[in-house]
Amino acid sequence: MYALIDCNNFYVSCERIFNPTLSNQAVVVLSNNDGCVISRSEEAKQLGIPMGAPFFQYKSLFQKNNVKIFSSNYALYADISERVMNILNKYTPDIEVYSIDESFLKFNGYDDFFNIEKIAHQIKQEILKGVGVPTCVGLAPTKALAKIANRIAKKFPKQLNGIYSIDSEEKRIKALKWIAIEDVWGIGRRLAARLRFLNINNAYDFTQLSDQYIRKEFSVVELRLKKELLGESVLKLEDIKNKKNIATTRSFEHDENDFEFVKERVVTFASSCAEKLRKQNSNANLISVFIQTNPQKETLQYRRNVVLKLPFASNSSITLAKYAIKGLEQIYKEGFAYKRAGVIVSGITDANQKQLNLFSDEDSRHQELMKTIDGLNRKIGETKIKLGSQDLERTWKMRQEHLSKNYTTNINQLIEIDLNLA
DNA sequence: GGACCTTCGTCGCAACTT
DNA sequence: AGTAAAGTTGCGACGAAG
Repeated sequence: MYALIDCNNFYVSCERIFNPTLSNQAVVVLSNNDGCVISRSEEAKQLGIPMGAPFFQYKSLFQKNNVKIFSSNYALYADISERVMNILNKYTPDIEVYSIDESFLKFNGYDDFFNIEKIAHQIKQEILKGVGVPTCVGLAPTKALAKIANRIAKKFPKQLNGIYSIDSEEKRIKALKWIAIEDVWGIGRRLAARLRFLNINNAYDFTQLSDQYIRKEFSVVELRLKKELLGESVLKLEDIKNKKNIATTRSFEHDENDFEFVKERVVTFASSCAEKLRKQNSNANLISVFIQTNPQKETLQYRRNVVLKLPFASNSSITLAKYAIKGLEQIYKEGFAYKRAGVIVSGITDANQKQLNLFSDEDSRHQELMKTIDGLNRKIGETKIKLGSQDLERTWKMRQEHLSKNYTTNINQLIEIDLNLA
């Protein structure tokens, strides 16, 4: 049996931990560059603020309703997430951390929903008391059904106390008929539109389609989904694996038509990818660079990406930066105003089993240098040691007008308690 | 030797997720 | 002035090899 534990509007809940006056208030957290809304408190949802709402379009609504606004503070959220996952780990080793705010747990051997609901309740309590984040739990025989159960738990907090089990045929059918097709895990915008056109409006309708039809008109993914929805578990827990791609991509604060600016960004992105590679002890064999103009604007559009094969597997910031620049030079065109760029590394291999290349290899001093740089940056707590071509003042330039403090990860920003309150 | 078929790896892209 | 970032997977096209 699977449990899906999901933190309620996670980023907002993280902000609320350190600022209790935010409870019962409409709160939103914005994406990088303060671009759009990526987390909303229940009260904010009630105001009709959709997920992904562009900040500038909703600014007046926020003002009118006194919505509390935060720039995203990923260091804080990652730290809180780790604390939540540590608690989950105490309950079972069979756990899949699915995203920053949700995990699948598998309870083997017993299908006693009554007991597992009690455990789920305990987990919820411990996370709420220990970390300060509210969660919801969905219980079901398959992962896809656990997703739906979780959604039901979230939707009816008063009646269900944040826990719902799909533990009988009646409840399974009822749940499938309840959930709209576009809200089913794995059904995105495109598929939903096609299915709606076929008058498939909920998960139950979907399960009435024949296997052959689904396989022919859609794909193996949808066939697997049908089985999951019928209660046959085909999706298993996945282990924590090293990433197969690593990306660092950002929008710029303004449109940019200066090659040197874009180049500096690309070097920084490449160096950040290298850092992530070193963290998981991997090398990359391929590096891809992309640039694009602002697709929201009606100016002349240009977007390109290029993939370069590295002569040897590497995780050196210097090497990756060098090839990133090479790639950028191939695709950069004068006369366009660029809004976004990124570096993605792939073809990832284990750093310990580096293949010797007969013709070219990296300067062996890179390894030591990177180790030193990582060590220093770790000590400082943020990336301060950079390559010569990077902009040292760059951290200033992302728009983050509503940033909260790093309460848990930076010693200088610990929360202060006023002892004179009483 | 050439035509044909199959298999396999790679690449670009689309679609999906949070 | 302004609309996120990061990741996985599947699939079709294509070319090399057998």
